[in-house]
Amino acid sequence: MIGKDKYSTNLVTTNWLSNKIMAWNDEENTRQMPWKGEKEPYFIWLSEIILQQTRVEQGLLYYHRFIYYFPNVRKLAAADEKKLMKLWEGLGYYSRCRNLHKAAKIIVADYHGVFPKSYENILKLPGVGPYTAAAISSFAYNEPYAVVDGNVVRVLSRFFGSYKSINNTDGKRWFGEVAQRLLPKKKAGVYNQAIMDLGAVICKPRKPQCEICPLHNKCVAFLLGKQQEFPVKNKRIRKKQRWFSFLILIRDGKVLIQKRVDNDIWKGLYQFPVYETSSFVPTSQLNRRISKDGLQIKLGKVAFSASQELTHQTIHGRFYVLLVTQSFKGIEGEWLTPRAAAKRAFPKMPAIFLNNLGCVNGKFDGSFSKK
DNA sequence: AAGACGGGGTG
DNA sequence: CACCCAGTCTT
Repeated sequence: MIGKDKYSTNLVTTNWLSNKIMAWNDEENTRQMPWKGEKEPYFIWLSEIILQQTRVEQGLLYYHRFIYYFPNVRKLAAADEKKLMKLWEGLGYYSRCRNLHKAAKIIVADYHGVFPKSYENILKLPGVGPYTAAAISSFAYNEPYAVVDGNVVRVLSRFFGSYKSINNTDGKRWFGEVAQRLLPKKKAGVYNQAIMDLGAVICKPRKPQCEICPLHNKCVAFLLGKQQEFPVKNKRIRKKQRWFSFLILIRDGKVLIQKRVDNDIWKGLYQFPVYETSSFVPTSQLNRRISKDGLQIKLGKVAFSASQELTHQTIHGRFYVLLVTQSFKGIEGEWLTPRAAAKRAFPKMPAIFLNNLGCVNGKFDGSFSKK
């Protein structure tokens, strides 16, 4: 069976697998989450967006925060974008937050504030892809759409011993079709939840608990002892290295910040004016570039260095602090007091710097000391 | 079809 | 350090 393109996910196997999963769910699945059994599509939607590529434990606090501040879609649509971003700060993948806001406005404008009912319309919302649309449709309305997330492809790839890659078009189509065929149509919501729970609790990426897995009698990977070979994912890309030199400009106790607007990392968040270079260059070289930009400032010592590991890149950061005079101008941005700056959302590294930037009587004084 | 997009946890 | 996480969007 292994290595071939065609698998007999015949009806017998289909019923066997879903029956086993449903029985396990009824008798042994103790996994609890606040949104489990939730029928209100708005809450389901929030939880699903927050949980995209995010561990349940990490998203939990944010979920509670969002339902507290935005108990319904109209509140969310009416939210101030800066406040929204601040609430999302630290969670990553910030396009999720921007799209959440966009979608909320669409629901208010096009659907009178009532969450759309059909899979097709749900799928049209920005930030909602096949997984999220299936999750909302099945959880809220018990519509027969199979969810295919990281848990599901792990369970299925191991069970069928499928070497189909989970990150190319062919593999995605294969897992999608198999998942859909396995779905008990009349119990879509409960089953979808259950197979994901199984993947999260039993069929884990490392150290799967095969001994207590309800599927082990027919699981190809388990029977062959090859659990670690699944799922197959092809070529991960090399990590990019980037070097950012941040300029912390203090004028009359206020710091200059800018919004990141390009289609790049941290879009929508705030930062300090930054020079990106292909490696860390001597301060003198940076000063020449600054001078070429027509700015009347000269950098001194680096106040703070840090790096941050992201999934696809490593950011090396340096922070320079400069006290400038009242007349300083030449860089676009907003001058903010410590209090105002704290209300904006920053990426992790600049946020750490900002949180340790000294201030006296509600004004930045240009000092820095890492607490 | 292939990259880009965050941050945290795990082995 | 590499991989993974209730994926989606852009190029």
